[in-house]
Amino acid sequence: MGVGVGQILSRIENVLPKLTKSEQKVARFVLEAPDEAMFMSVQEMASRSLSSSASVVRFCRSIGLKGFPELKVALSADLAQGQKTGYFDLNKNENTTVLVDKILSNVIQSLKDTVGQLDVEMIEKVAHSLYKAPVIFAYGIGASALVAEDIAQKWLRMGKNVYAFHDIHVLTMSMANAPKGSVFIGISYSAATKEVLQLMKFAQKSGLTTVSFTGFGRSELSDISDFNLFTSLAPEAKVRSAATSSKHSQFFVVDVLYYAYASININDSIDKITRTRKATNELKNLSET
Amino acid sequence: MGVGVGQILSRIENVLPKLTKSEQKVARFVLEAPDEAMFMSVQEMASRSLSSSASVVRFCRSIGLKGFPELKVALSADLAQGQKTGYFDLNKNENTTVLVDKILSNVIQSLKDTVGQLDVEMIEKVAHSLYKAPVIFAYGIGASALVAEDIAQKWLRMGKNVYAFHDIHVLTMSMANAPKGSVFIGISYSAATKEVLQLMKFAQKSGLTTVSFTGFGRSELSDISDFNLFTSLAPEAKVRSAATSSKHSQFFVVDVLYYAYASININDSIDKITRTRKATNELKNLSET
DNA sequence: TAACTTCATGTAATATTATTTCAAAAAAAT
DNA sequence: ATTTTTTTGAAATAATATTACATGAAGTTA
Repeated sequence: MGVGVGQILSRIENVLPKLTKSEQKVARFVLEAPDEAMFMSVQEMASRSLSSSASVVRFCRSIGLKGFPELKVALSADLAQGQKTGYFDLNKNENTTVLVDKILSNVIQSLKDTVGQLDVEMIEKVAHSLYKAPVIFAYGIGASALVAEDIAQKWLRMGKNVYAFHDIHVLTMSMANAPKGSVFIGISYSAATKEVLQLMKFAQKSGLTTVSFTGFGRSELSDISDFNLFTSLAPEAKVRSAATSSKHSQFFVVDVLYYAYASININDSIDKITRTRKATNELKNLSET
Repeated sequence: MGVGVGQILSRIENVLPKLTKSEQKVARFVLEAPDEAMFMSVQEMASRSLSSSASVVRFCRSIGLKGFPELKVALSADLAQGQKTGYFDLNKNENTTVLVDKILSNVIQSLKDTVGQLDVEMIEKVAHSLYKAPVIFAYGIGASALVAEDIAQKWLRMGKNVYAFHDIHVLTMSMANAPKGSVFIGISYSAATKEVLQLMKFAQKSGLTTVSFTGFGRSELSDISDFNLFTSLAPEAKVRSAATSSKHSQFFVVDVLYYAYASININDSIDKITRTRKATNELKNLSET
């Protein structure tokens, strides 16, 4: 399907600083005249953007597409779609139907924003770290504890050793003895949770690979961790439902990470998941007899 | 607007009877799988539609396009404009960027479907039951346990007595002595989890108000409960990411329920949430000194 | 039904377009 | 200042789209 849900333009904007000089030329041209770009050939775009056809193709790869033709398709979808969702405030005495629409809109916008600035390479790197890790630890407090739990459930299903302890002391003890290559994932939407920061430092000291999972933007937590996963930052001041949308975004990133992980060795993954399912059914049958 | 940004699919339908036999083959193929067609080469489409590459090109001309590449662009625009999202299968060796878009699309579609068949009155009824309940119990297994936890966290924040025990025996004991008007929420996306059904029956027997929270469709669980909350049923067979999308839908319904609940007595709710926040901050400060 | 005409069709040749390779240039690192 | 790495575009190659054309089917006329 390509970039079906649009957002190619915002993705280009996001990766722009990471591109090479001549790729940036192409990027700027596309951002300026996507409607023209849509119908151009590689060579045409190369000359219009004062670069080369090779750079145009490289640009397409850099923004995560398979090739040039996909760029046209993606642009077309993006332009046709326009922007429809946005953040809405929830008012007093709201009609429930309106409420539902607003919450939906907020969640979708938050997800789209998260996708817009998702660092695909980072996802892949983290997925590989997890793949090699003998043990995985995930920790978060409050709503982030649910995310940690979700991580645990998902990777257990894949046959991994994952722990989402709530008890800091138990977690500390486990990490102190974790084998090399083990990973600690510290989850805090605000990036300001003291406990998570403490544990992150401890994990680092103990030689674990560390992953921070926070709302967008630099923070001490993201600075000191080896890898960073970000979710979009809802305009908190405006929307009281921030906690709600942010949770969806966090779960979404976990979903993505999970599938990225699974596709490292897809057949093995499918095997393991199938075995897990069978086990669940078996348990059911055993209790019935 | 330029070429192709119209309703290319309906144009194809319109001219279909006027096309030659082999052009019709192409047309039917495109109508059936526009999302696939979007990324094909001429030769691929020729073989898939059991025609020839020449016929494919002739077809493009016949529907008023300049050539084959324009068909892709037009289809992309059409699909993006129309049903923006849909359910997509995740394939092996998927490019991560494409993966992200597919997951996003699946989640959004699942949310939209859930909203589509959400019974607003039912939400309000359940919200009122919760409002009057002296104690609330939520129970689910696996991914549904996360939902139960989420419910607990949300209503604790509103000053309610909520329990999301994992231990069936503890839960049973608590419910046996629960005051009148207490509510039990049984969560099972499949509606087939034995434990949830058992507890639902027990809750009923103990005189609690019961709420089932399942995937759409009748089930024993939903039949015996006083109120039913449904989430959309993803086409499981097609999408391996079902568990993923369904979780989002479930959390979404909880969000809606939460805001519906809060708006029953909005000022009181805001007070309580504010107090909860202050408490969290205070704890932080206390540990810093 | 045979002979002719028209139109539809797929194959193969050709033209166009996308992609890769590679050597040179530029930028970083040492 | 020298080496290494990265970036770059020209040119070669691969892939893809388009066209030309021969063949055969369907229709028409005698």
